[in-house]
Amino acid sequence: MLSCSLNEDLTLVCCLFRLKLSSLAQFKKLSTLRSSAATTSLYNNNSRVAEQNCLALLESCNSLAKLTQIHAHLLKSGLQNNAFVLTKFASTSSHLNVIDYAASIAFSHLDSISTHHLYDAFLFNTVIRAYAQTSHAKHNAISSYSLMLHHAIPPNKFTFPFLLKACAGLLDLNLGKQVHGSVAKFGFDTDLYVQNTMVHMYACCVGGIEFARKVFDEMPKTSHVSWSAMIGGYARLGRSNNAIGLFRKMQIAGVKPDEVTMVSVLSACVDLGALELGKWLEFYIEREGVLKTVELCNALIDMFAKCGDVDEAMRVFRKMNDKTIVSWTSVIVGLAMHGRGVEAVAFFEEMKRAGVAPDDVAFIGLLSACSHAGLVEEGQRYFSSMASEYAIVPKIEHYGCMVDLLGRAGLVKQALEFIQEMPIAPNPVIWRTLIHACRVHGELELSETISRRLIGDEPTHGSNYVLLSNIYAKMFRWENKTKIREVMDKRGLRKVPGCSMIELNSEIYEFVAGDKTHSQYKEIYEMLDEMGRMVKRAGYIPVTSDVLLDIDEEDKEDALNRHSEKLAIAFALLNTLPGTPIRIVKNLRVCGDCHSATKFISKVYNREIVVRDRNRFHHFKDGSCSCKDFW
DNA sequence: TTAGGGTTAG
Repeated sequence: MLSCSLNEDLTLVCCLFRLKLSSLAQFKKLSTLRSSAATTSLYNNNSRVAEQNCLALLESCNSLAKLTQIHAHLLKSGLQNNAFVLTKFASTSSHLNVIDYAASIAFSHLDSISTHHLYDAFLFNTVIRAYAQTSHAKHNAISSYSLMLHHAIPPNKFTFPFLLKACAGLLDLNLGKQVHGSVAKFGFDTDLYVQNTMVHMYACCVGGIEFARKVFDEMPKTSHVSWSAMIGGYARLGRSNNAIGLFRKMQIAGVKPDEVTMVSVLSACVDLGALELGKWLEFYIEREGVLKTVELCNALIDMFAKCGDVDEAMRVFRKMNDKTIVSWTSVIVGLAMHGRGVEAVAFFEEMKRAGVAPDDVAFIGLLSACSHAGLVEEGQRYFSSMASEYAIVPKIEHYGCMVDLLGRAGLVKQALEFIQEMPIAPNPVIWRTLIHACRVHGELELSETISRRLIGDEPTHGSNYVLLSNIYAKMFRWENKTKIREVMDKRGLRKVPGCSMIELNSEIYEFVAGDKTHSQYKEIYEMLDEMGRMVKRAGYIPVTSDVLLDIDEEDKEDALNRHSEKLAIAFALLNTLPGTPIRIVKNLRVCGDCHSATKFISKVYNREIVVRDRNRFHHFKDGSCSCKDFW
């Protein structure tokens, strides 16, 4: 009954809470007293009430103007040195100017008194916490800590979790080590909360993961939070096998994960594209009764969509009671990745009908859906609706989607004009998007020009050289291609090796091109030969222009035949029952030849083959692909 | 007053 939708003065609402008044009539009677005059008189007559009121007012403070007003009340009622009020003052808002103002007021009393108050550490903790939670002023948390030490105020065990959180956000390993030293100096390095935050801090800092692991391994006692922090650290770094491995160890150690742990584990699972593991994780969540928060359900949606089963993602979504924009967006992005653009658009419309306003991320999903499905006009209409209907200023990512949308549809010139007219400077991603469109649609001259410029802009970016080298291969300009290779060697740049992963009986197998490390490699290569014969008989012609090396046609075919994706398929055909779908996860984009060969394999061997490449999914079935050869 | 987590173009 005290919901703020009544639009009453929050001071009174807080008073009501304190007086435990429950009748609406009484509330209404009290609310008539609402006026600044009444509040002021309260301050003047009773300092205790004034303190309570001040605290209540601060509770709802969200602007500098309001804070200044409260400050006036504070001075009027002689509360400028009240520790409770000052502390509250310092933690009123997430707005930086308010925190700065509050901190300056809070700290100003330190100079005016000779002895420290019991709550001074409390006060600093609050300021440190407020800064640690900001997005751009985390370093102020560190300065406040220095100030604290400068005033000879000893930190307490609550100080460090806040401080370490700020370090985690600053990603600075050296700073983290310094704070670690300080933690030890004050003897709080044995506190579980502090240790957990320490693990998190190191795991967030650049190059700090091994330090995190050291702290974690040396902890005499851990909680599920310690494990979560460590697993989350691995997951964020893409060290997914470490994350999953540690999760298994956690179970062996008998520590029960909670919903936060499971979100990190699911994100590692997404990275591996391990659908079977993901399904088991959902089963585990149900079996162990892990609280299915909105965040956890969102992670499940994301997992199913990115591990290749967007229908399962939809099932999780439909069962959710409370959905957020993230839930909707995860489904939209998922549908887009699977080339189900029309459904993604319909889903976006359903979201709007449900009264959920799209945000910038939802638009990225929607526009990429339009792009992957070739819905040019719809995409253009939605793009202009961003500003006109939703007052969302398009970001570089949205422009990127539009370049892709036009480029994929073959409107390369329009895409170029679009880039030239963009109100923000194009980034290398935009140019690479255009180059890809040029390659697909045979605009080789243009792609060469842009590609050369890109190398000038980003000389240390290996993929730019590979791009140009591929363009020269398509143009049959072998000399230029060789030169590019030489430049790469000279500059010590390397092509990222293609890698394909496949999950089989709870194991994940990785293949790189020409891989002979697998124990079954002889059978795999025999299978490859057989596959080659079968698909050729069905009409497959190798796409040798995708081969980077300047070698004769027969060798080129051989090189193509050893691509990681084909090795993984051969391995799957050998080790799974006929008719079982094959799921492969690649680190790069599918090459033209593998794409063509996989279509034939799906038909010849009567297998559904689902390939997740760097950007999207390809569902191969009966000799065709869900991307309609448009990727 | 203290710790760990979710959607983002190519």
